[in-house]
Amino acid sequence: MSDNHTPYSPAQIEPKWQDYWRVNKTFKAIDCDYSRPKLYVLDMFPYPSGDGLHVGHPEGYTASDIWCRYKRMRGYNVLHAMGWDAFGLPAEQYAVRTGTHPAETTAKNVDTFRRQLESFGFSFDWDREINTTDPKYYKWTQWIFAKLYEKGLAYESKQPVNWCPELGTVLANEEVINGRSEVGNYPVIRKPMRQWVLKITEYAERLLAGIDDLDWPEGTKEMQKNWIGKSTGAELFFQVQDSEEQIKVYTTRPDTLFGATYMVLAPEHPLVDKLCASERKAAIRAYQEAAAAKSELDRSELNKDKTGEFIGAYAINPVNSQPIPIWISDYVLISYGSGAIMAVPAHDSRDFEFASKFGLPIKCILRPSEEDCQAAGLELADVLAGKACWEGEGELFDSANAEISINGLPVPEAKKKISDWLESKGIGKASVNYKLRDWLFSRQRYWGEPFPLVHYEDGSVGLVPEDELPVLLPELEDYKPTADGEPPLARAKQWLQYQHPTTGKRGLRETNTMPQWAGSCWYYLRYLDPHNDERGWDPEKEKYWMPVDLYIGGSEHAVLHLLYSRFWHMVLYDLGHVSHPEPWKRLIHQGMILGISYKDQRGVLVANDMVEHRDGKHFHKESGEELTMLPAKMSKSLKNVVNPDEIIERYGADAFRLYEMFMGPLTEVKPWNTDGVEGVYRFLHKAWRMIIDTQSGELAAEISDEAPGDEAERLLHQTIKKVSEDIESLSYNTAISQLMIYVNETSRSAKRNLEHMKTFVLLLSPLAPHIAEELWQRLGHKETLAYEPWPKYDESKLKVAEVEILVQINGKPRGRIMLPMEADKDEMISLVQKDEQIAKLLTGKNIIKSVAVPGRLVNIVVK
RNA sequence: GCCGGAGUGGCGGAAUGGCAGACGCGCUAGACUCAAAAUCUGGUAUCCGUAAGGGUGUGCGGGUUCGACUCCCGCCUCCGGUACCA
Repeated sequence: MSDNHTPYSPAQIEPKWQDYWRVNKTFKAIDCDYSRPKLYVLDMFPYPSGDGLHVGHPEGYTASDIWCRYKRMRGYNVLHAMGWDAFGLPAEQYAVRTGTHPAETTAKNVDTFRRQLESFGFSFDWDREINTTDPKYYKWTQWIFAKLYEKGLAYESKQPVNWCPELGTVLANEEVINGRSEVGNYPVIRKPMRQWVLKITEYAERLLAGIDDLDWPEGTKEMQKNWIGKSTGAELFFQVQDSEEQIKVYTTRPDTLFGATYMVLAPEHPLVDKLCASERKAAIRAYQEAAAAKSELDRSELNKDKTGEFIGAYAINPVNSQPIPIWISDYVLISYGSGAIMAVPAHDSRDFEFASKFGLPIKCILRPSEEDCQAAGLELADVLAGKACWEGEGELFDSANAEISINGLPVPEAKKKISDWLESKGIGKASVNYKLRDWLFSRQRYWGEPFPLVHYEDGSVGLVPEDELPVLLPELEDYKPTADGEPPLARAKQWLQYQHPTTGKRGLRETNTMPQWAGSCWYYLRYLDPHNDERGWDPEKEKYWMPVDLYIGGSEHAVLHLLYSRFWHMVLYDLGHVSHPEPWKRLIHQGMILGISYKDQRGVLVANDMVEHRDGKHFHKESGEELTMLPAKMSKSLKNVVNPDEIIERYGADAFRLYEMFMGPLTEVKPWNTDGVEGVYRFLHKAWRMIIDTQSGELAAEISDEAPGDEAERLLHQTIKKVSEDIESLSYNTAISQLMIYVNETSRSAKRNLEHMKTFVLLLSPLAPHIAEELWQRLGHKETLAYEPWPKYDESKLKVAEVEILVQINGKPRGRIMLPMEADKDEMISLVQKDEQIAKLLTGKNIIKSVAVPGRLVNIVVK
């Protein structure tokens, strides 16, 4: 037989089974099959970069694949598909440099990714493959945008935005890190530009409330909560002295109102010009201009040293009618709250810093307890004298006027009482604020979804009619922004011109494009019905498959993608297009896979090609200095990137999958070590030899129908139990370890039961599907094992008559004796005390207490 | 600073109140071989001891418990996120 490769040969059997699965559409998900429970397992789809897959991608994909294969054998109708998040900057930058159309680059990269993913044997339903850059896909991205627009959730705004000159585009706040672009690490400046913005803040409360019910990692839920950043407090009004104007402030500490000694407005606050005294105008103008010109980078660098200017006006503190000076400073942000604060330097560290620098009064009105003070390393006297800032709990004092007193109250009660009073006086009320800002949704790029919008000559803006979707990207010669800073689409002179089909109104198309997040916001819905040209997805299919039962992907998307997508989904839910308010029931993050790296004595990382290995030690090739090994993020510069293609070529996909799962718990960070692949590779060889005689290619001579012994039965049923439980809890590392134990034990035995071998192959199959299919076939089956029922274990087969019990005296192990399995606690204790060895150790001692744990141990406490 | 996660042999890790180090890598001794590879068998935390055996040991310091890697309190270190949000 030509394909009867006698030794284990992944290079032969893996392509064979990948072909089989493809040709037979083994993993086709059946829509609306109500005879079986459904299971929707989703992976975060990749951006198909020119570098191809790295070892991090297949980690999550392997984990979800094992889960899918296991669940199919458990009778589930599984939806598992793959696609491409293919709009993005690299293809566009490549286009700017070379003139190659991004679609061309993208298609090439997608082919590489598809080939690589297929080589892992993932059980995707490839008929559902999607691509966000396909007009048939982005037609519906545009459609969803239209729904948001119609619902009043999209608006234009001319605001200072994060402009990155190097990238030629604006970035969302989330894409700017310490004043530099997340992509490429280029400087970012603030520049006023016309933008499209989505009103995600309108959904802040519901997005926050929804988090509690999600089965997500606690840390991720916490991050989303912090990002939304809800705070409760009060807004109140300060009358400006000798003026009609009032200043609205937001505070979470209305209880400290009696300690407010000055006010600060953001430099951009609209009242600054109006209130500014004429002799202060020049200084204020200069400060405003400096603040406006500051890049994000400068602002964050200047964090430590506060700056500001007095505007020459005073406000009246409503509780004590004291005039307090009004300042401006960029430590107050125009975009949060009302852009103005009351400053309580005695009880807010930022205000304290500012007041100390500018010599403003610091008035303590809150007495902490001695203990709290000590715990914080402060002197109570300093706090009371305004020489130290106290932000914690305590008891209010000097906080009363003719109408109200909160003296003697602890902070929570004081907050409540003063808020009620402010409200009754009509000068304030309880209020809620969020850190979450509206979502800057446009980019000045070519390679993104065009907006289905037109700016008409009469100044109005409108959607194009739905039957004109998709609005296709025009062909361009040059992908750079225009000289006057317009996006690349402004170069498409013909495309730009628009005339409305019914009204005949003329206008110009929107030239911004959508950010990369747009396509990934709803891709899980398109998998449900990927070829539907009439609608984005069929409602019955949506009802059948949604919500996603398990979503696996990296924690780097904990806030952005996962929050934006929840927002869209909630809007679609409100509009009746989806049946659940939340898209993903359960979420898991795979841990990052690190590379091996080396550092010198100063801790500087050394690129791997500069390292020489001698006698198990590592030395710098040039300096000869001894280096220490450590795990570090894989990067081109450190030359420690592992290419999965090479691993598969050497060891096969099954070994690769097994190794990544065997490294440790799925969610932990783990260092890659190619030597470790040897171990699982040997295991696969050994499993092969357990079943196949490598001389003849027939089944191993040890295999027969003869009834298995009790030991063999127990081992098999233990293995079924352990592997089932571990796969169920995604603890693949320990499931593999149990399969290794099974093979080690069974290979030693001269008798192997045929049914046992079949069961073993089924247990192995989700983890290492190619070798399992091959062995299954050689064990006499014609069909794939993908839908074979998952093996069941028999509790009675696990029982043993006698079990070794540990005997402890005062908690120290002192002996082991065999006892009947079913002995109860009292029997165990008496049997143990009768044991000769133990009795000897107990002579002359007083037994105070004995503890027995059936099947485990007996502990005797003596004096 | 704040929030989250993690610290166990030479290395990856296992054990979530009951024999710490399963399983794997590496190392090591032996078998097979002319030899090597592959394979198989044994050993491999540490200290004392020839051995039998005993002591110590899960980042550090306390505590709860018959019993703690596991639970509680207080620290330290590393990793990830976030940062003037009033």
